[in-house]
Amino acid sequence: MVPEETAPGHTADGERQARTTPRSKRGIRTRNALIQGAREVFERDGYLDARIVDISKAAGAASGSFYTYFNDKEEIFAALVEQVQEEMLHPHLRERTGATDPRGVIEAANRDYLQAYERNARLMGLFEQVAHINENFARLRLERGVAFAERNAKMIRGLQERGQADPDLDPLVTAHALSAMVSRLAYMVYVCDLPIAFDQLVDTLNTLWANALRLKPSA
Amino acid sequence: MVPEETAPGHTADGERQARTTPRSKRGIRTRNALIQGAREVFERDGYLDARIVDISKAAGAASGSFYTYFNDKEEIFAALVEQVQEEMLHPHLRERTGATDPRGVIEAANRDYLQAYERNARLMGLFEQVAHINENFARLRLERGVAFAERNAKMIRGLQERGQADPDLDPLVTAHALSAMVSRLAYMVYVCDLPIAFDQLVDTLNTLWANALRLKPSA
Amino acid sequence: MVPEETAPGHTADGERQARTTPRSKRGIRTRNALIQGAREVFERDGYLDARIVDISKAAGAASGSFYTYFNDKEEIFAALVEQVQEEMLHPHLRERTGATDPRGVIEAANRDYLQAYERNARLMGLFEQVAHINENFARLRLERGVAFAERNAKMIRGLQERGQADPDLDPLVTAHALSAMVSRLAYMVYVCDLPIAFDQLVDTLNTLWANALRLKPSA
Amino acid sequence: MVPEETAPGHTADGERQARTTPRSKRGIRTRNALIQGAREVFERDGYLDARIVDISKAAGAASGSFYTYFNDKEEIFAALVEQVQEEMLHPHLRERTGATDPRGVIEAANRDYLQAYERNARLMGLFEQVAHINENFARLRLERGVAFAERNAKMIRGLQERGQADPDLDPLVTAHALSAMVSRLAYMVYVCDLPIAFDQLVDTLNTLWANALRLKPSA
DNA sequence: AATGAATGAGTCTTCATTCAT
DNA sequence: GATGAATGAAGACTCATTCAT
Repeated sequence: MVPEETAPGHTADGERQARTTPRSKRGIRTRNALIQGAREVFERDGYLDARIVDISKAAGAASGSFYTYFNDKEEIFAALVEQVQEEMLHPHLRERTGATDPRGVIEAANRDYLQAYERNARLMGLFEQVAHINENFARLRLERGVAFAERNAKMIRGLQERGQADPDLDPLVTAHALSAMVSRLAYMVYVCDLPIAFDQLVDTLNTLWANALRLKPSA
Repeated sequence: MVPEETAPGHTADGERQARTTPRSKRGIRTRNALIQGAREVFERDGYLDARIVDISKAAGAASGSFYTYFNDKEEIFAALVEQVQEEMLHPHLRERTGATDPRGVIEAANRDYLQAYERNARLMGLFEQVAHINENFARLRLERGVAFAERNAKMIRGLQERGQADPDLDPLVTAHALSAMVSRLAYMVYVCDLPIAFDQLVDTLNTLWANALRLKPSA
Repeated sequence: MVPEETAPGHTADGERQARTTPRSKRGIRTRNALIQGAREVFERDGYLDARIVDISKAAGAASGSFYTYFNDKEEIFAALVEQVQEEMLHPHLRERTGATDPRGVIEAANRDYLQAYERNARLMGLFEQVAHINENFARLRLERGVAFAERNAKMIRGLQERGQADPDLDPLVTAHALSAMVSRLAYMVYVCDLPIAFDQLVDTLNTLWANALRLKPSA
Repeated sequence: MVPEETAPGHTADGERQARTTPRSKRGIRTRNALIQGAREVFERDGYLDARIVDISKAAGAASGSFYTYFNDKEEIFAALVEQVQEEMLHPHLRERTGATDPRGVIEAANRDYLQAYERNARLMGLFEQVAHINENFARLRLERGVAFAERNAKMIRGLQERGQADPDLDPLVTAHALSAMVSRLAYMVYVCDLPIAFDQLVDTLNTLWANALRLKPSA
């Protein structure tokens, strides 16, 4: 119901020689420390200005140690993305709202998305930035967006078939459009500091979704 | 009716010593050649990989000549933006569609915007990229987006007052949201090559706008 | 009686092709303007940071015009030195004090020197600086110092022969030493801002000269 | 008893980020090699023409290694100064001459100073040059000169109180003047090659000091 | 003579990556 | 595995000097 066109997360394609996957406890500790360090430095300095030395320093490691686990900045960024992905996926518990009517599901999804976005604003901004800098992450983000939109398109098509949504709309384009609307506004508000209050944001977006699809009012 | 949250274009505040404004014909020619060269190189290599030497070379000038007119990459980029701005503004002819009803105006605006976006896709992608790399251009883009949204918000408020649009919507948030939707989709389609046909794109977006605002059908 | 080991003043030895000596009035005007400009810029920015463009600009001339009259910075500096030399030489009138006894002559000379130094402090500092940067001016300054010391040595020798000065002193070394003392202190006070009042400075230096030579008290 | 207005040596105030202080033996070796290299290159080419690459090369290091320890030429020069300072301070042995009468102390001090100056002539010339090029070192040198003069002024005042020196002299100005005389002459002889023999130089300067202060003859 | 734009050699400086300890 | 020093390729930028107009 909500875009996730932001975060890429698997290692890119034509890797060079893979770096060590740590076997020892110590190795695992160092690798994790590096990823945490990367997160701090990336959030503080942005992707471009993040220097390997700084990441290592933030991790309490020597700059040389970086290369024990990663080939370059891109690779540790991918690892960070992967980690964040897991963090954000585990609490799938959001499904608690037993909402069954479309409107309720959409509203809950939007709310959850915006909350998560606000909580991780710096990180989301970072992902956005990197997608504009690095081909691989751009591609990845697009793929995610497409997968996500296809899921939503299916839902929209279902609503249309049941006469619950405007039949004139192209489901896939609509799915892309509405996702884009939400994610983009989230970006403007939580990354660029466009001053819009949370509730106003959620309410307006919910109404816009409902209107746009011409959803029937909740029972 | 349509977002323009893309192109920044004035020189920032605390600049260093301004470079020469050409006094001779030759100077003007060179400066323009540099801007054209910058455009080529930026579009080809992206902002980050564009080297001053390459821009100069593309302009048929020595690398030192660059500094006769610009202090750095950021500054020539600003000049490029400014130039493009003017180019895109002159054809004010869009006003031709004597459309008077809101629906018609919106549809024309969206179509024009998407056409212009497609025509200048590389440039729009470039502007988008730079806004994610450079603070100044990010700020500028936001300001433009806000100004644009405020104009649209006024229009929406007007419609609401005349009972022609959903009174539950916050006009400003709505304006931001719908603009974001259009511009973001344009980006995905024309910069990221998301495969959506032009007409399908326009039609869907138009319907979404109309639905979202709950516009009364055209007379 | 006083050191002048500061200001060099004729064009250096192995010149390149000599630049035009202006024939037209206009040419003379431009050349002078350039020298004045050089003076301003040199005094403001120091020798090293003085750029040809700035000198030309300060002269109200185009940077290319510089090369009509001078080959480089060194050459215009030499011209400036020459000019200043003339300025400082013309008012030879200082000889007014009909002082005839050695003590009186020395005291007047010291006073005159320090006054002139104070008046032209920036320039003196500049000359000093350049002598440490440019071989030619270093040599020139040394030659001047030697010539000056030789004159003074002759005077000292005269005093010794007449039993009016300590016969144990080597006249030439003494001349150098006492000149160095005065010029160096002038430099420290008027260029480096060592806080010593003029009268105190003159009086002490005069006494030191007199003592050092063991001059007989004035009649 | 003798000026030391030459060598500056501490890092200035608002420095940029300090560079690494070597932790490993190898690091210490490299840093020292760089300082030695700097010394060679500075003495050979002068401060202005010394290029970072040359210094690094002279140290047997890559040009990038320079920046591991120093931010720029000024900073390595400061380090060099500091090092020389220490070298020149250790032989505190000068105190050996059990000279107790003022005349003897002064004579020994002058002799020591001139000897040290001769031994380190190139370096002294270098320091002199840099003080005329770089504000920080100029200031530093002045401060040293003042401190030194104040010590000497105290001595002179003591002599005056005991009736052993001319009471008409201002002690501080006198201290500055006599120091200036010695250091300046040393410069002229050992840096500018003014041909004066060592003994003649020492003897004359000693006599001049004694005369200038009107010291009573040694017992 | 004057103009001011064009040129490009010469340095500085950064930082990803390697490697000896 | 960890360390941190060494490396050097890459690019930015300056400014003296030339030259077409």
